[in-house]
Amino acid sequence: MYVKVRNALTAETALITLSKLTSVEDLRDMIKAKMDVEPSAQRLFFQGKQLEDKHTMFDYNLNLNDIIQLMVRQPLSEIQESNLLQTPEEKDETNSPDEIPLEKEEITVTDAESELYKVGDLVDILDTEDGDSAGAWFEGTVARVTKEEGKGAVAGQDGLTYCVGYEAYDGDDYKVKIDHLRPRARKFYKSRELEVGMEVLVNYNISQPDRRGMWFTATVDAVRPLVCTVMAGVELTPVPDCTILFQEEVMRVEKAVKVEDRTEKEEKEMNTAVERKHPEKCEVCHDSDKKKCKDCGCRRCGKKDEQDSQIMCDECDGAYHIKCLGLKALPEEDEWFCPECKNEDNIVKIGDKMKVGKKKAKMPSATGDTKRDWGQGFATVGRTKVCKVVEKDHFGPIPGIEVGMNWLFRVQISEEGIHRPPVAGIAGTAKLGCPSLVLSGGYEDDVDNGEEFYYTGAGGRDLSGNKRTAEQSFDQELTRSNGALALVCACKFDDENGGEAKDYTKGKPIRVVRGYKGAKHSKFAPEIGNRYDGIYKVVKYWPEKGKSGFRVWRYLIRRDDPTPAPWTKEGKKKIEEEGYGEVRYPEGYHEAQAEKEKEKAVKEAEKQRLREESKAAGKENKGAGKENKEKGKKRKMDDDTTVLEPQVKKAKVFQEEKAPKSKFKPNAEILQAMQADELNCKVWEEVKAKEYSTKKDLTEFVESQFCCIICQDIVFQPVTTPCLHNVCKPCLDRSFKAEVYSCSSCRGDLGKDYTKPINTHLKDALNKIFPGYEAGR
DNA sequence: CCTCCGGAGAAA
DNA sequence: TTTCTCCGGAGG
Repeated sequence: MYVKVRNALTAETALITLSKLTSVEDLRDMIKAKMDVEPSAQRLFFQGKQLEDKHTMFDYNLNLNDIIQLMVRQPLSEIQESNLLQTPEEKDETNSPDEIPLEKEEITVTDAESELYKVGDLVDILDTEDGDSAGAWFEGTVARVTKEEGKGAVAGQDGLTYCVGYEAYDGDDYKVKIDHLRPRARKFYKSRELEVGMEVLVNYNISQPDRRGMWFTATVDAVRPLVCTVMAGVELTPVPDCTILFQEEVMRVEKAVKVEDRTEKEEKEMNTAVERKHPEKCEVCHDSDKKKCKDCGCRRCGKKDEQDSQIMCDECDGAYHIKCLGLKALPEEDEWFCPECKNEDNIVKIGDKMKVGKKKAKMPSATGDTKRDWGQGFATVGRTKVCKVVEKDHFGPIPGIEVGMNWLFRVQISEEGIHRPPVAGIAGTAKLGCPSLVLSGGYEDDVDNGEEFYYTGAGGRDLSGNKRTAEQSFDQELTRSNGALALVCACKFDDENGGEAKDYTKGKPIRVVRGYKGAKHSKFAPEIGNRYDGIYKVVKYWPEKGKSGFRVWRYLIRRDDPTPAPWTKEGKKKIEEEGYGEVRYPEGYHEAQAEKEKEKAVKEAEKQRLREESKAAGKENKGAGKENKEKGKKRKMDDDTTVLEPQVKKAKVFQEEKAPKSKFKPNAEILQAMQADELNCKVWEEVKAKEYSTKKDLTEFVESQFCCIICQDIVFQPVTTPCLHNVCKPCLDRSFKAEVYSCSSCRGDLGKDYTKPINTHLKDALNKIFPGYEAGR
């Protein structure tokens, strides 16, 4: 399988092919090779956990397509230079062996005066500690201005040290040099005031750009939408292409004014605090001081008072009042673990997800059998998403899935909810019936005539040895999936003789998928991938001696779908016009293939080099013979690949030919619906102005334009605010419930009594554009 | 050609 | 909860 590693700072990503048994150490080496970051400088995070050596991907539940965040640790020398926020005592605490030996620091501190700042001034302080907030500006207040002399003294260009109360750290004082200080930002720009090239202060989240983050200096590259180059990281590296979510919360960067030059008005302005938003520390209580919260307050009573008598668990960071634990005094041990994290044997070291389930205990990594490996590619990967449009025993078409759509892999069909079993041909049970099936040409008794086909039941095969398929070797039964198919036929269930429907259209609808493997015997199967062909129904079913000589259950299944079939003239025309036909690849597939090709090429080059080396070493006769053999082998391998990957190769040709030709234009109905939504006319104009090659391109763009800022999904029951932003009504309701009466996009006040009218025109338009838009909720 | 197994979901 | 089934997909 492969995972993505993303450098949280530079946004650079690399695909890394590994298995679930790959160790964190090996992963670090791979990252070194791909991204050139020393293993010792790598800090790797996945789902909020730091990946630690001596564990495997399996331990952290890593799966295909998962993204690992990479943070780069600064080399020690650089840290020492830029690490100005730490007090000397703290430095001692964080000492690692190769840091400066503990010399007694002899500093004489005297009060001093600065031209630019005086005690009590509101300032912003640049955080240069390694981490997510590196490069961010935090609010603080100048507490003291000093001159330090002696070993270990901190002094900036002006020779002074500023002790600053740092609001993010409960007002504790930190020593700061003058170039890490700025007068406190106090003005929010109106959006029309923003211009390309301006230096501003923006709220941005480096590792999760779709969420609220810290405040960084940035240069405006584009307005509407606002895109900036954000200066982040310990070295203030410019990070380009940052789309700023909170466009109405852009602040002016203030210049320092000499204390003596300040007017009274200026002085007052400067030192009137303007509040700006930071990420919520607690998603449960939204940082409310009043509410009891067991997530950020005491785990037992939920109160946030008496912080001094709270202790924190060294594993989960949960806080507990000493009295709530029934203790009289602080525990004496250095490490303390709360009752939830502690168990009889040991402490759970990495987090609760590490608790090994019974199933996992049997898995190879847990049993110590490191020879075996699982992730072996797409045959064996799990779903990365589950269809939420319909429930799993839904019968009939799936909203949003059009006849003629085609996916390369079975697992994708499963993800879309069309046909859930990853391998089996028949879905469903003898109790509920069969909602879908796949024609893959895996049974010799199948006959495909397009509009109707003869299908064979499952079973009658010896699958021992963990096989997925085999020769027929005993009689099939009309149970399980075979029963499921019999059940959806509009006739009596008879597991002796079968049955026939008087009117087959009365039977339950079966979604039918044709796979490329069927193309060997059927001209109705697609050349590549797996294509959704619409609704079919069972006409009759009966037992019969199959070609193998064993009894098989056979089914005559006939199409009953108003949409023309993909192989008909009209069907082809529709698919071509609406752009459904292109094969859909799993996310990241092409990148992964390219990676593999690269690796192959590297190996091949290595082989070549070895060959030449051995040649050069002499023994020309033998060498030549060997080479001939190699050549023969290689040719054969080439042949093999064409046999093994015909669908992929053809897919490439298909794409190259079709992609530039076809253009997708929204139909009149959709255009009319867009027109009707006058409130959003600007957005719709933009939608209409763009060019699309397929309908999917259009839907993707529309989705991005009507994304709810709160839930990050396409707006549901959309409300278009007076400030022309779109949010889901349920999301806005929640916001109002939390007594936030402003627009979530621009923070403009909506008023407590805002009625939140649903924009039915927008709803209509989205319904027309996304067939499953409302049905899916 | 061969082997080798994950994963989903139902059945046991 | 565990076991069994199953018209996949890769690597060799």
